[in-house]
Amino acid sequence: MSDLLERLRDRGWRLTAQRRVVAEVLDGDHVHYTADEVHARAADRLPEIARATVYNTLSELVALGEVLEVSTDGRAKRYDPNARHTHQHLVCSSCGTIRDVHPTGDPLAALPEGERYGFKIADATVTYRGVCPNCSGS
Amino acid sequence: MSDLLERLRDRGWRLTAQRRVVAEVLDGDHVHYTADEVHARAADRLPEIARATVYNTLSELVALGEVLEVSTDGRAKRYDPNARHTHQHLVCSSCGTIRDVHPTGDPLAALPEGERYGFKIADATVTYRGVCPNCSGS
DNA sequence: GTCATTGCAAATGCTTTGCAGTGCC
DNA sequence: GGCACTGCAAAGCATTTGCAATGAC
Repeated sequence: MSDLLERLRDRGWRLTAQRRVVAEVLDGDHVHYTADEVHARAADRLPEIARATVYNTLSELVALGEVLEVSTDGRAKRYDPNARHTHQHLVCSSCGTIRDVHPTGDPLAALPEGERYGFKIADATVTYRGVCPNCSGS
Repeated sequence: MSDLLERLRDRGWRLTAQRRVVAEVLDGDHVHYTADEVHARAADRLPEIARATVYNTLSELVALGEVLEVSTDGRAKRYDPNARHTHQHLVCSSCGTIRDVHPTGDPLAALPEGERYGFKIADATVTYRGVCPNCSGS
């Protein structure tokens, strides 16, 4: 069993077929699928899985901190299985694909004290936007 | 007439009452409203304005580069009237409010060549997330 | 007068919810 | 066997679109 499923079971999850499949889809590739893509891939292995179940499961994974929710445009959110290592995102403005990247330095350090307005700042995310080789080639 | 309206007229815009009102709402405060909030504030001055017109006008302003579209969560996009000066955002994870901030340094410089994967990178945005004084106080 | 722009309402895309039934622990 | 979890379908937001009427130029 994968580390992910093991951690989930340790937290008292009922290990149903649909949750296993959703976790496997995310755990497999290190890609950033939309909820719909996760559902499609899950349905390959478990045809009767409901879209709502995928949404529920994804939200739970996010709440547990196992998966990150990424919303780059105003369209569908994408889910990032790589929540355990901090990283940033490079997104294609044409097709929406997301790659993980690792910039140097800590973005939090770049925000002066005088610009924090009393916020309790928890984290900083950096999004690089550009056109991927696939889209710029055509 | 505001600078914004002037620029728009220079670009061949038909200056209708509804466009004027939308531009004024954005130009007035330096807040980041959702489309719906813009509509509500526009309707105060021009009750018959349609939601669709607000959406259309906002999209045009974005296309012209006069206004920035900001999508921090998966919910409604917010519109940033301060497109003319580069800045980053500090968002409250509780209420969604956005403040403009100005970190030091250029985030683009922090991304090593080896991590660009052939993308033609256009820009980088930094989002700081935390809890605002208003929300943490209660 | 022309044609861009508006208003309305219906359609769309993504996500959430209510509820009866199922099956994990 | 209890109750968390699922499936289905319907509801809910945010946004877009089609089309006839309007009004800025």
